[in-house]
Amino acid sequence: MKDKRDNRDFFEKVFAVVSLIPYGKVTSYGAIARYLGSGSSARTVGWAMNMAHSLEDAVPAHRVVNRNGLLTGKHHFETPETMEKLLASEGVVVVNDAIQNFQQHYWDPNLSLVI
DNA sequence: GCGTTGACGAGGA
DNA sequence: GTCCTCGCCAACG
Repeated sequence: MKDKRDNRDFFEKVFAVVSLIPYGKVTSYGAIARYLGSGSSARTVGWAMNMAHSLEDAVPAHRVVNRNGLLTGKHHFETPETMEKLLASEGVVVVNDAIQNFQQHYWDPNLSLVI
């Protein structure tokens, strides 16, 4: 059913899911990977975000953090404070690069979306 | 074509 | 609870 192009689908899906993250919500790389059916390929999700810089699509990567709620990828933004600033703008409290009440802002595509 | 790296996660000790 | 190891997929040298 699916050809080798399936691999590329993974990338496109990542951007799609990230773009679907509601305002003021965050999710984890693993959650996205799991939603795509890869589960353990969380690293590839991060890699996709890296490629997102090359794309002109507005990918709210600042809403994607690791499972610890740490802004691990903030350094990949224009400035390290961009990510924190954007999250703060959306009502997400970030202290020491860590999201406070992470679970409260956590948004799981598997629970909110339907495949 | 091979080896290493990378914005991660889960499991085992 | 922490620390270490493996897996996963794509890009880069």
